[in-house]
Amino acid sequence: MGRHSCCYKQKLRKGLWSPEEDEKLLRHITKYGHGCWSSVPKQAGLQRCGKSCRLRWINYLRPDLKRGTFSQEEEDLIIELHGVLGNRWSQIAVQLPGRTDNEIKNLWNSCLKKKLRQRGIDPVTHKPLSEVENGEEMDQQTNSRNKNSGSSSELNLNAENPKPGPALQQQQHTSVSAHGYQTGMECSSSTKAMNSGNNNLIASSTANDFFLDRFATTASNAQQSEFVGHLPIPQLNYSSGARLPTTTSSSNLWFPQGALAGSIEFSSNAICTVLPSLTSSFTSAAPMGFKPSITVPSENPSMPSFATTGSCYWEASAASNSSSGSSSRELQSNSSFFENSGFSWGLVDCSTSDKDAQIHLMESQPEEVKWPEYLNNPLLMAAALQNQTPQSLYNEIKTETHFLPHSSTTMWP
DNA sequence: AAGTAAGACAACCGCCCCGAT
DNA sequence: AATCGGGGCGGTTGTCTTACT
Repeated sequence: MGRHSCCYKQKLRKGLWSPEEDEKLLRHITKYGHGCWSSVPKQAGLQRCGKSCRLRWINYLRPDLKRGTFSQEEEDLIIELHGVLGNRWSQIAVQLPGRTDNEIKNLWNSCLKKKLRQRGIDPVTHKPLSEVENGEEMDQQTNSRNKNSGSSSELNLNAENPKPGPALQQQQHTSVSAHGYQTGMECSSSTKAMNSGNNNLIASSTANDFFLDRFATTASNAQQSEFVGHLPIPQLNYSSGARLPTTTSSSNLWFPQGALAGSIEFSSNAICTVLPSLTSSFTSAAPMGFKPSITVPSENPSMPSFATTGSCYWEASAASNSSSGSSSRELQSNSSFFENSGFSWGLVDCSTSDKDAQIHLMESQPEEVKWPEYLNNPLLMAAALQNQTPQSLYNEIKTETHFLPHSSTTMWP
């Protein structure tokens, strides 16, 4: 319990990461995967604890991260998800491809809470502030009465950290089926991420089910193709200037028929957000489950060039032997992940010796481009990883833009 | 221009869960 | 069954930037 064992080791760096450290970590994981995180810093030549490396990777270095400000749709989605899931940031992040739980959490704490309050909505309960204040007064009166009667030990579900979310609390008392959100794609193969620490969600009619059911229902109302290309979300009364009705009973959430008016367009990886169990495990629990496919077969040249799909593992091609050199190393999308013997993200043998670790250390490169520019520019990043110039990489992408049609069918039944 | 407050973002800490032994 | 280590999560703190006085 408590502090992670690796953190006891002395002389471990703390605080902000330097560009050099970022580069070391990025290069190491790109090339060898992370394996067990505790061994990463040693192998990568970093004076950090494994947890710190993991955090840095997940929150900052992962190639599938979406950078930049949150869109209005994303904010609305976060607000609604928070209403359902409470402070389960990791689960909220699953629904927002490219966003990290930390990012969402920060946004919530620094921005969205305030916005909701300005709109007269209590960010904790998602109820109108007036109602909450009245409720608090009632609670105080009740508590004082309970104190007097000596029965004040009840669990207060409206406490600062609502678990589960208010909507779920509501659900526990009202019939969800009244809204037609019957299950259809519940967490039958629930991921660890879904299950971990959230047994209350899995039991019976879960919050995930509740939320996902809504998506499933709206999706079933829509064309299947529409479902894949768009994530139908209910329109929310959280929109700017809007106020919630006087009660947050779920019947007051406004879902237009078909619920497609507020759909968010996602790129290919949005599928991960729609197919809950299997794919979400790739997006959240296994950050290595993403891979921008740079070089892919030519069956379908019309598909996006930098597709990140939940079904694809990154794999530095086993063919990237010394003869081809690092500059020609291809990053391939390969669905037959376990069948190949080459490097695989996340599956590095923890027993890798220190000698190997020495070998793993990458020779430094002259930095012609500032490191943050790499991080914010996929082309620069990919070029750095391939030891190519951004322009040459861009040309490669342009000319070799393809998509793996079988990858999706392999992983998504 | 300097100081300060607020906001945004990054990272750490402590705890929990789970699988291996 | 008990213990241990690794991974993950949520809360909190620290740091940097920006806006304001």
